[in-house]
Amino acid sequence: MAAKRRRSAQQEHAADVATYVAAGGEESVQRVITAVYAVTKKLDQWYVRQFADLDLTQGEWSVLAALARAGDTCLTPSQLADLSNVAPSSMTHRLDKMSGRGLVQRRPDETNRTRTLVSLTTDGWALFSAAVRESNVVESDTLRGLSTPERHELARLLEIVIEGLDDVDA
Amino acid sequence: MAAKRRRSAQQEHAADVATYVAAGGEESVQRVITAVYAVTKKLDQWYVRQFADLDLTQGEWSVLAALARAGDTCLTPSQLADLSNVAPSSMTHRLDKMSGRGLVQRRPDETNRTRTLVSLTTDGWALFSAAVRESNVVESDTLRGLSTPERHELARLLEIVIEGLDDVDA
DNA sequence: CTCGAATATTTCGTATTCGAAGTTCGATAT
DNA sequence: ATATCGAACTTCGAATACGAAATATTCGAG
Repeated sequence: MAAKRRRSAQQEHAADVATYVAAGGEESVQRVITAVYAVTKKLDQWYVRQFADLDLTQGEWSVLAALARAGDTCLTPSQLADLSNVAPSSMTHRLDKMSGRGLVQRRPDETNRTRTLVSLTTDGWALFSAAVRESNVVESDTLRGLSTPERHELARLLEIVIEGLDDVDA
Repeated sequence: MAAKRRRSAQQEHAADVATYVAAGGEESVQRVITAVYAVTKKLDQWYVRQFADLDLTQGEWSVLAALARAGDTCLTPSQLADLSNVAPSSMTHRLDKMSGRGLVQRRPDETNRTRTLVSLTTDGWALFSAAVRESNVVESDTLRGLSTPERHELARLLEIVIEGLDDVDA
């Protein structure tokens, strides 16, 4: 690490891209994908530390965020598993813990009794809100090198990518 | 899911951002960060499926990629743990498996016998190369909505973010 | 109406991960 | 020289995750 500390993050990134290109990747693709992963990797590290203050793991956060984004709509354990990228069986235990802590509540779906509906409690909403405000600090710091127009341009380009995301596996 | 299928990924994304903003996040920040995570989440799903063909987990891939990016330089288990965002103790077992499979090799550092030096074998390099070429397919598909100039612009903006990444925790 | 297939969740055994303690080696101060 | 502190890796027990089988309910075909 100390040896690499002399090189700027830019140079490091450029060298990484070169490695992928040498292995058979396309330059214009690898430049973007490698950069995206460099950002999320750093963000993930910060989230772990930030959320530790709130006694929240990344897995629990993903459940909290999914339910918050769903708004009033309740979600099933299966949907939460999909949204969190984990196996359904893993979600069972995660929800056990979180409901035991009073963050979420489970209730049977009256119209289909094989289903269980999960929703945030008041405490769950409060924790979500606290987590958003905490993480916004590091996220904002992450983007401090970009002007407001640049942020909008970056968001615009990423949103184009998102738009085509669901069509790829088809 | 079926209910949400009518809404475009754009609208879905905009609603998610609105949720974070309502909880106390800044709009220009949340638009970018949420989009970045939407992209990596989808990519992660594809990686799992693609790498299954090569009998490779994401954890093993992160080791392979870290060693490949290091080039000729050997890395220690601690460095690999840092680069892979896992605990050192987890890396021990992971390297056991991978060296048993002939992908990496461990050898003692002559200058400091507390250290172990890890490097890719020929098979490890071959698997890395195969994985890059496989993943380049979906990565390329992911960016197909962007023109070449747009990809460069996206890369440029992300690289500005990367440049400031290491200064944040200070 | 009933049987069989499909869906949703949970249970269970195995594998992976983490954090803490243990072990070995290197560096520094006395 | 040696004693102590720190660094690097591993081992161990607990927690978490996964996949397959088990359970319960719904839906459709005959």
